[in-house]
Amino acid sequence: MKLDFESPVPLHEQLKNILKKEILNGEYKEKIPSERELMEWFAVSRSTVRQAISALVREGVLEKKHGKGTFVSYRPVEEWLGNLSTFNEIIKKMGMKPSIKLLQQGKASAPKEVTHALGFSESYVIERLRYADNIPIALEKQYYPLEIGLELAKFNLNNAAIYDLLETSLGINLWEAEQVIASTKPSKEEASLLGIPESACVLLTERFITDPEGNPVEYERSIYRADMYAFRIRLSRKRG
Amino acid sequence: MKLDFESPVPLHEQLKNILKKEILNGEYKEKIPSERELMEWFAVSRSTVRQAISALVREGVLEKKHGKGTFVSYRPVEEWLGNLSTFNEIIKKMGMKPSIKLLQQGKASAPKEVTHALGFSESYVIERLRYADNIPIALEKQYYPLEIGLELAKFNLNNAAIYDLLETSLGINLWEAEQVIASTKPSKEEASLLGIPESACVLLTERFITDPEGNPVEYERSIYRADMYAFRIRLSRKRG
DNA sequence: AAGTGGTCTAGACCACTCT
DNA sequence: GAGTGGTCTAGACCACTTG
Repeated sequence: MKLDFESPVPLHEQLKNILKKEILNGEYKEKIPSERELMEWFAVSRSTVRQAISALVREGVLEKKHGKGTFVSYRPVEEWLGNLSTFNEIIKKMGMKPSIKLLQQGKASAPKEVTHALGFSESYVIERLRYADNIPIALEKQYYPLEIGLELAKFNLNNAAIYDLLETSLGINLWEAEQVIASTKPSKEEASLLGIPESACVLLTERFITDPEGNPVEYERSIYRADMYAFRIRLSRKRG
Repeated sequence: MKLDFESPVPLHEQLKNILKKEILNGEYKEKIPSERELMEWFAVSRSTVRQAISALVREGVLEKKHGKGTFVSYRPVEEWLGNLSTFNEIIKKMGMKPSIKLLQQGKASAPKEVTHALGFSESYVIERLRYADNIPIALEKQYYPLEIGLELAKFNLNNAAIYDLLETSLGINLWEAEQVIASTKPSKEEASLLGIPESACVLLTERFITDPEGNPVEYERSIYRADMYAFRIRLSRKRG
């Protein structure tokens, strides 16, 4: 890839896009070339290189380490989901021990709404129960496009962090998600799995995750015991 | 204010802090001096000025307008609360018309938990009911430190955007918030105000907002009809 | 000591906005 | 045309990490 010095697109932006593509293609596994190397290769000044890299750092694609170099960021998803605390964090904050149990996994047809929104009809389902100190708290049901699901199936999902698997083992980059938090009453099965009466309130979440190209990666629908769980969100005016 | 050229703190960071303080003190109401002016005043290069300004743009304090200048950002809070969509947005997205009614306002003692967490015992309460197409959806109860509340009281709160008032009229900068979303059952009063049975589920949110110095600005506790409302959150790996 | 990113300078030209 | 931010260059020195 080369830069087009005649293009109206700024050089730092062209360079940023080239680097991003190369990174997503896995051309750099850990460390990317130094600023001075990139400077020579692309025949631009160091500021231009630094401007491109800074943008990718802000996007969470790269991380800089002073004196060592610039590295592809494999920050676990938990962190960039960021503002919204994860189940494990919340449970630990309450002073309890989180654990997980696989209920079922396999090919299955997804709910109609999902099929439409995601554009895949055949899907792979993983259903897990999450505990805090051995009390069932949440019922997670995750749908994946079949090809992704079959890859996931090669691993032991009983205790695995699926997002880590997706990113590090399958090379799938999670990028954006839209999550809905609502409240409802559980179905009979859900109530019995969670050990609560059917008349109780539960928190319901739905989430779509897409990769950088906008392809669907996951649809999740989960139920949480409302008497023992709440979502925490950190809102900030700060962006950096 | 001057820069300390001997200090180990980078010049761009010193400059950033000086500008931020001046902005929060209201020394610049709209436009800040141009990059070339700042360059002369502080006797630094333009890149250093630009680095300081860029940081403040990322933090949401400043906005640049090509060919015009750099301006203090008065973006409404709705935008930086950002990932979490606001009531009005969600209602409009559903194709309904949001409205609001003031139920009560005045001095009141805040709940014990609040008193402790915020460190103010006397507080000012504002309670409002939010509608979608004239159907009551949410019950908002907001607590302010007394001095802020008495200032707010000078305005007509029946339809006002309180966060706009705080920022533009009272000069209070909202900075960070921690929000909790849970599910519960409504009290008798809450149920009747929302026109739902006591056995129904409602969404409960609690939120603390602080200013840049960490002082408490607001505590809010709200109830939402679960059958007609859900929270939407946009999660993204992108940071810029 | 060599290599990396972090900071900073001085100066140039471009694109946009306003008058 | 004058002023603004946007882009870009070439070169310098510093601070940190590693052999």
